Amino acid sequence: MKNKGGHRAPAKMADVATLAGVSPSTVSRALAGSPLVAKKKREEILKLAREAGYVVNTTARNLRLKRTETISVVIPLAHEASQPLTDPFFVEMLGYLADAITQRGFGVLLQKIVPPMGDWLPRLVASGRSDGVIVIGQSTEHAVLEEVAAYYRPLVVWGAPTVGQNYCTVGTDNVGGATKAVEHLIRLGRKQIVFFGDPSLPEIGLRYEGYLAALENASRPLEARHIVPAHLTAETAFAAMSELLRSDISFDAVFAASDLIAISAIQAITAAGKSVPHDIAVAGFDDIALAAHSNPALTTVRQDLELGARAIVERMFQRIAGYDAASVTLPADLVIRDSCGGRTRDP
Amino acid sequence: MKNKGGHRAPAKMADVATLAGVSPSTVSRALAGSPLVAKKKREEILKLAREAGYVVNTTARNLRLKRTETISVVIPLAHEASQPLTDPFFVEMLGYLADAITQRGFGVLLQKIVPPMGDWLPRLVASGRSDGVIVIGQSTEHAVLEEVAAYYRPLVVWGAPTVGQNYCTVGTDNVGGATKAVEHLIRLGRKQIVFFGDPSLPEIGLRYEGYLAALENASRPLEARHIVPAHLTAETAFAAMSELLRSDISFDAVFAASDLIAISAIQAITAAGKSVPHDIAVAGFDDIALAAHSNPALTTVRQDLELGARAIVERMFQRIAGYDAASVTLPADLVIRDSCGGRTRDP
DNA sequence: CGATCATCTGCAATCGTTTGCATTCAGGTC
DNA sequence: GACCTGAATGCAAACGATTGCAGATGATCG
Repeated sequence: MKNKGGHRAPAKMADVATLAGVSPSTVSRALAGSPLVAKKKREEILKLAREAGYVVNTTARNLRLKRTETISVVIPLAHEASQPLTDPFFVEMLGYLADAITQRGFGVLLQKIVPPMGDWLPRLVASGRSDGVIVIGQSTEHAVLEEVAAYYRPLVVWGAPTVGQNYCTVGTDNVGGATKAVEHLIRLGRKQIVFFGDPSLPEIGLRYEGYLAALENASRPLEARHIVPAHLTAETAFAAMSELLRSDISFDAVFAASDLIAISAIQAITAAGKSVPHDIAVAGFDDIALAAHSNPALTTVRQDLELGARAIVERMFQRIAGYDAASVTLPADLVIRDSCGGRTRDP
Repeated sequence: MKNKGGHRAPAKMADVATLAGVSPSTVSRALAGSPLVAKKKREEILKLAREAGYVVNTTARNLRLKRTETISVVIPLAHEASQPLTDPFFVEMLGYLADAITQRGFGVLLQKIVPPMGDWLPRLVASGRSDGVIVIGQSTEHAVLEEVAAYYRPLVVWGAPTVGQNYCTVGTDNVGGATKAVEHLIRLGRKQIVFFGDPSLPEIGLRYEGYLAALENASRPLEARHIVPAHLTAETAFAAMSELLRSDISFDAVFAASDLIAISAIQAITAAGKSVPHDIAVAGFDDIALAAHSNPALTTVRQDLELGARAIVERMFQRIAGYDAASVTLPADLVIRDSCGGRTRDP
């Protein structure tokens, strides 16, 4: 049943102008609070506009002003194309970003993409839909980011700084955080610690570095070993860990590159009839909301996403204003819960 | 350090036109794939445009076409103004919505607001920033929604249908779901079941109805009782449950109006030295991701958010196309885990 | 060869604002 | 009364695309 009626066209500025018996210019100035229009007349116009339910058309205004008061937030989905946006890390980060951005009166335009991006980022930038682009996680797209950053300044990326990189990143101290977690495992007497994650992704690579550093610094250096679940999804992680358990490789601890896969690892270990932390200790990275509620509660490295989001948005607005804003690395703290056993406080 | 340089202005259509030695009209038509421009010329223009990195300016195009290919998703925060967007329910729903919307090539404009909305919704509608508005949860804003829906059709709300309501809602069968959960508790032998939530919110009200119905239908009718945590936040729920435990009211089960407050209730009960489900059984509503991982795992009523999101978006696009789309209520299923004890299958 | 037609192309108006510049008008000064 | 000043207003040109209409071009046919 078609029903085109009932769509009442919103009032435009010219309507208000007619109503007030002035020109659109004057209405525009009155609305903007310009001192050029007499106080009495301004108030009259404002009243009329309010009564008419007039709201300026954002699209027209944006076109004229060449800005949008909108920030794009891009989430590259490392998962399958059809996979919904469920990764708790992204989703928590998104929440904090939305907060910080809307606080400044800007809108948030959500963009989900599945790598390889191809020319997607350049297109987004050129489309003029937003005044700036925030990318959550550099994924495998370092080259594209670098290329676009060369001419487009309002680009801020959550992730790891790499050598000779020119785009602005905000991220956690991945190597320091990982070192803390692995040192914690060593202190608890674990000898065969597996790194669980794909070090070819920039952030994970740094966590792997921290892992190696902790092993080397141990009073008696330990052997390193890592396994690579295909993607950072719960399913692939479960499968990879199950396979590891079936193999003849022996280990008494797992340092997982993210909480999501840490929790999957715990489930796989439990499903295989072993106990966490008694048989195998598991530590994660991120401290997503789930971590505190998993069973056993996950010992993990905390990334302060609220702080991170604020840092990102701060830099974004600096760059929009035309100033430079350098990359920054935020501290990472170990949060000790139950999944590694022996609750001792980390200094 | 100011740094205005480096912002290269994106190519506009006129540039491409000059490059190709034709008029902007022709470029526009070529890009749109109009049969009016000769095939050979079209391909030539497309090639030139690609080389020049040209992307049509969305703002200008939107102004001309009077549409935005963008949907606003509004999240009314019942919480404090400063509270970040953390509620897992919203966030999961948002993910699915973003999926369904981007799949249709539209953008998602995220809007967080804190009630009372005042004229916020009319303003959003009149601002022309989006072609439609999705509101997640009617919160306390029934009147505003009704008013706006009277003249603005592309408005779809996640929530409960109320009598004489004219706006389009998509929601779960709240009363049926609640009945199932409470019947489950009764079947397990619980006698004093507390309803935990604020029935003055439309959706919660229906869950309360379902709760009452189950009590009345019991072979020996049970006494009803509900408590109202100020808001649906984890903190207030924890406080409210702690207070209830300190009071002289005795109870052996809790039916919580959402998983979030159910989990807080469990924590409060555990903190008070009682055991779930042994001393007190707890059932929730929503089946957020956390529910499966809480300790003990939460028995809850599942809302299929993916299905819900798809239903919302479907209706949205129907309404944008000028057709009517009626409200719908989706089925709710009980998911039995550990927080109520006695794992028996629900029919 | 001129008329007719199909096919392609460009002109110019339009979407709803903002703003530089010109204009108007009131009031004051000599 | 002519002149100037300053404040308040309106005109018209942008912003960058789309599209109805008219015009140009070349082919076809009588």
